[in-house]
Amino acid sequence: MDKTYDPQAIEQRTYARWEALGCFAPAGDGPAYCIVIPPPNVTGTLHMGHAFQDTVMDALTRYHRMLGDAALWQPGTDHAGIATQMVVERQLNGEGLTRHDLGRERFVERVWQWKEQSGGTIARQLKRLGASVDWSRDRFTMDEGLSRAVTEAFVRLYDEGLIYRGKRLVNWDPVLKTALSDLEVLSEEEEGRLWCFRYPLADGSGHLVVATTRPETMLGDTAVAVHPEDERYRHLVGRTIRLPLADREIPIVADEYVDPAFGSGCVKVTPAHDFNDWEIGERHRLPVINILDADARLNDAVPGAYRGLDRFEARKRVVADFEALGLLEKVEPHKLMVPRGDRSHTVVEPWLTDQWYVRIAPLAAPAIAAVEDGRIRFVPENWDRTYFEWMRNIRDWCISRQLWWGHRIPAWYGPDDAVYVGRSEAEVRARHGLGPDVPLSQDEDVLDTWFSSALWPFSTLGWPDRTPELARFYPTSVLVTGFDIIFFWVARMIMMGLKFMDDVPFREVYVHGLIRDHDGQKMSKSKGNVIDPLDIVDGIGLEQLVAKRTTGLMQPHLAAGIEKATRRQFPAGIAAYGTDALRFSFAAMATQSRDLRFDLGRVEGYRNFCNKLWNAARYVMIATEQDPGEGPAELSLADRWIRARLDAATRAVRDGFAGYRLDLAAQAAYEFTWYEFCDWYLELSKAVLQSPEAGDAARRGTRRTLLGTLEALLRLLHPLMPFITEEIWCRVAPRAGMAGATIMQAPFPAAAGEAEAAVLDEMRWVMDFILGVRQIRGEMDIAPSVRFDVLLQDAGPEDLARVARNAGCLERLANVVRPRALAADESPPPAAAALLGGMKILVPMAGLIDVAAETARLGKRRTRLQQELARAEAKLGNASFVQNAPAAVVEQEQGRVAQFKRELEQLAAQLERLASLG
RNA sequence: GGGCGCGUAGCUCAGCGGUAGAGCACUUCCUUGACAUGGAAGGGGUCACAGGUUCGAUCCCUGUCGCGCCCACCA
Repeated sequence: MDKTYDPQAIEQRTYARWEALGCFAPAGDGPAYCIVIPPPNVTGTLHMGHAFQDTVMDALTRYHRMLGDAALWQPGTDHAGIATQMVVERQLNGEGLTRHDLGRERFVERVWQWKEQSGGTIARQLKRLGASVDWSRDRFTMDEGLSRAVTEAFVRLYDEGLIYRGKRLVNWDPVLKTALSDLEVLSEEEEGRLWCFRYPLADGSGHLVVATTRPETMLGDTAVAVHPEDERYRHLVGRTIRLPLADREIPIVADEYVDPAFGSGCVKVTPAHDFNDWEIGERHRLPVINILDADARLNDAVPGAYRGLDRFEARKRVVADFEALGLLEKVEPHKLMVPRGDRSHTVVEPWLTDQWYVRIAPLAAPAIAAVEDGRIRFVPENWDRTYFEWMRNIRDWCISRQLWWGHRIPAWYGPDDAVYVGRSEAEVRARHGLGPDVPLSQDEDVLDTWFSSALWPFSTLGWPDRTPELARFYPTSVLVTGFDIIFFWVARMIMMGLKFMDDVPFREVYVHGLIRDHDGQKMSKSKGNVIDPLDIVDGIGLEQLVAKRTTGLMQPHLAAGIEKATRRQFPAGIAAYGTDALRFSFAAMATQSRDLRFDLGRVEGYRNFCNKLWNAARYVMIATEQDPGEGPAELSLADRWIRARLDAATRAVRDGFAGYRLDLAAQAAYEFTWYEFCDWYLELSKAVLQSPEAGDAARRGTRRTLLGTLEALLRLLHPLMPFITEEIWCRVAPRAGMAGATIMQAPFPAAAGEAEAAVLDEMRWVMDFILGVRQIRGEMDIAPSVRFDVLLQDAGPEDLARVARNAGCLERLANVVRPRALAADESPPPAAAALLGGMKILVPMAGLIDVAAETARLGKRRTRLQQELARAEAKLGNASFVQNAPAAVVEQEQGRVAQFKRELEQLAAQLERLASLG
C-alpha cells in the first residue's frame, strides 16, 4: 500500500468494477428495501444539495444491502418543464431566435436534443459520488412508460370527476405566458405605494375614497364595496359611482370582506384581476372585465388612451390622469406583498383563463389520515405539523401550463367546444362514437411537471402495469427529501399513491436540512457562492473556480464582487479531497438542523480521517505479514477490550442508521477508529507483536484481532465511505478469513454480547496509568524520546498484579523503564507524581523536572479537586437530595467525595515533600 | 395574523434531569519503523435572559430578548 492515501488513484476504477459485478440491482430473498431518488432536472447538474441527499440515500441503501435486504435505489431524472424550456429558449435567444420562430414541433425536438446532449451529466456525477443506484432501471419522466402513467392517471382522475376544466382566475406569469400553481408563486414584501383615489358618486353628491396598490386595475373596476355595518356608508349602498377614466357607472355594494377600520373603509372591486374581488364579484353577480392581455398589456376593454400600454406604464398614466382630474386624494409609501413567479421573477397577475384543475380535497383527506394514523412517519416528526397545516387548507391544483415542453394534456376538442378526455385520440373516438370525419384537436397545454413527479414512486416501478417490481417494492421504504418540497412533491405523492395504489408511497419521510455555505447563505449562482461537489472531489484551481463562478451570470455586474470574494475565500483554489471525505462530511453534517452549513475545513478533517484509516490499514498489513500459523490463540487485555469497543461502536452506528442520524453514526465510527483503534489498540498491539517474549498463541490472538477488527471496521464504515473501504477490504479480507469479491456484498457488522466489566476496568486502569505519566511528561516538557524511571508508591496487590500483567504495554506507551514498587520502608526520591486509585506513580526528577513547575502543576490540580469536592459535599449536605435522589446517584456522589478526599490527601503529602525540597 | 425552528468553546455543531463534548482554530513539545493529511500535553464555555417544576435544570414548562424559515386575501 502507498504511504499516503490517494483518493484519485482508488476511486476511479472501483465504481466500474461494482457495475461489472452487478452489485447495484436488488438481490436475494431478504426483505425489500427501496428508495426512489428525487429526480433531478435531466439537463441540470448536481449541486451540493443533491450530493448531500444522494450521499444519505446511498448510505442507507448500502447499509440495508449489507443487512441482507433486497435493496433497490431507483434512479431517474425529471423533465422539469418550465426550467428546461427556459434554458433552451435562452439558447435560442443567443442565436437571435425565439421558440415561435421554430414552432412547437421543432422546438420540442430541440429540447430533446439538449436532453440527449446534457442528460448524461447527472449520471456521471452520481457515479463519481459512488451512488449505488440500479442503472438498469433508470427512468425519465417523459419516457414512454412514465408518459403512459401520466396519461392513465389523468384519465382516471378525470373520469372520476377529480380533474376538471374551469374558467377562473389563475396566477398568470406574463413573461413565461403560462398559468402557475399557487406554490410556484412567491410573495415577498416590497416597498410600494398606496394611492387613494376619489370616486365620484354618480349623482354628483360627493365622492368616496378608495385605496389601491395597483391603480391600473381601476379600469376593470365593477363595484365599490363597503362593510354592511359601516354607518358612514350604509346609506350609499345600492347607489352608484361614476368610474373616472373608464366612464362607467358601477354600483356600491355591501360586503363582509371589507375591513371598515382600514383606510377609508371603501374598497374598489376588480373581479377580473384580484382573487378577493373575484369572490366579492361572485357574491354580488358583478360583471367581470378583463383588461389585460397575456403579456400584461392593457387590452381593448379599456379606453383607447390606455390600450396597448404595459401594466406599469398604465399605472403611471392612470395616476397622472387622476391627479390631473383632481381626484388623487393622496399617495403614501406602503409595504405590500408582491407575488412573483418563482422562475421568471416577474410580478404575477391574477388573470381569467381556462385551465385544468385537480379537485384536491377528496385526495387530501386520505393523505391526511395516512400521516395521522402513522402509516407514514415524518422524521423528524414535527414536520407533520407543517404537512397538516398545508393539507388542511389546500386549494385546487392548477395543473395546466401554457408551455411546449411537457406531457401534453390528453384532452381533445371537437366541434362546438366539446371536450373529450382519453388515453389517445383513437380511444376518444371509439369511446364517444366519433367517426374519422369529426375534427378533433388536442389540447395545446402541457401538465405541471409536478403532476408526473407525483406518480414517481409507482410509475418508476412499472405502473399502470402490475409488474413484479411494483408488487415487491411498493410501498417504498423511505423518502429522503428537503423540507422545501414537502408541498410540491411529498404531499402530492402521498395523495396520488393512495389514490392509484391504494397504499402509501413510502413508510417514512426523512426530511433533512438544506445545505448552505459557510456563512449560512443559500448557495446560488447569483450570490457566487456555489461549490460544485465534484470540485471538492477532484480539486480545482483558483482561476478555474473564478471563471466557473463568474461566467453565465444572469446579472453580469455581480462578477467583480464574486471574483473578489472567491479569491479571498479560496486563495489556493480547492484541494482534491476525494469522494469519501466529501461523503463522510455530508454524513457528519446530517444533524436534525434545518440549515446545514458547509465547511471545507471539515472536509479536510475527514480527508485526514481517510488518511488515518489508510495508514492504520497499512500498519495492520505490515504487522500481520508474519503468520504464526494455525493453533490456539490467546487474547490479550487489549484484544478483548478493542473487540468490546468495536461492539459498542457497531451498536452506535446501527442506531444512527436506524434513527436517520447519520451524524451520530459518523461520529461513533470516527471516534472508534481514531481514538480507540488507532490511538490505543494499534499501539498496544505493538507491545505484543514486537515483543521477543510474546508466544505464538499471543501473537495469533493479536494478529487475528488486528485483522478482524479492521475488517469489521471497514464494513462498518463502508456505507459512508464506499471507495476507501473497498480498496482496503480487498487486501485485508482474505487475510482476515473473509471471502467475497466486494465489501458491498459483505454483511454489516453485528454487535456481539456485553463486554466483560473486568476487561474494561483493567484497561481503564492501564490507560490512566499511561495518561498519568504522559501528563507529567507533557506538562514538564520532557521530550517523548526521553525514557525515564517510574516508581510506585502505596501500590496494592491488585495494582502490582496489573503492572505485572501489562508491563509491556505500560513501558511502551508511557515510554518508561519497568515500573518498580517502593519497598515499605523505602523513602521516595524527589519526584513528580500522578495518582491512580490509592497508588502514586512517581517520576523521579533527576534533573528532568523543576520543583517549582511540579509544585504549580499539583497546586492547580488541587484547586480543581477542592472545587469539585466542595460541590459534591454541598450536594450530600442537602438532606432532601439524600432523601429523594435515587440511591445509586447518592452512592455515586459519596464515592466521588471519598475519591476526592483521598486524592487531596495524596496531593497534600506530595506538595509537602516538594516544599521541603525547595 | 398563524405554524415551525434556532440561540452550548473564537468558528461549525453534537449532547443531555445528576462530573459540559467533538471537529477546526489556538499554545507547548516531538520527524519514535502505520500516519507531520501525524503523535503527546494544554488553554478556552455562569450552555441567550428571567421566572417556574424538581432534592437537583444547559436539558422539562412559561415568559422575555435576538435570529431564521414556512404559510396567509387586508384594499
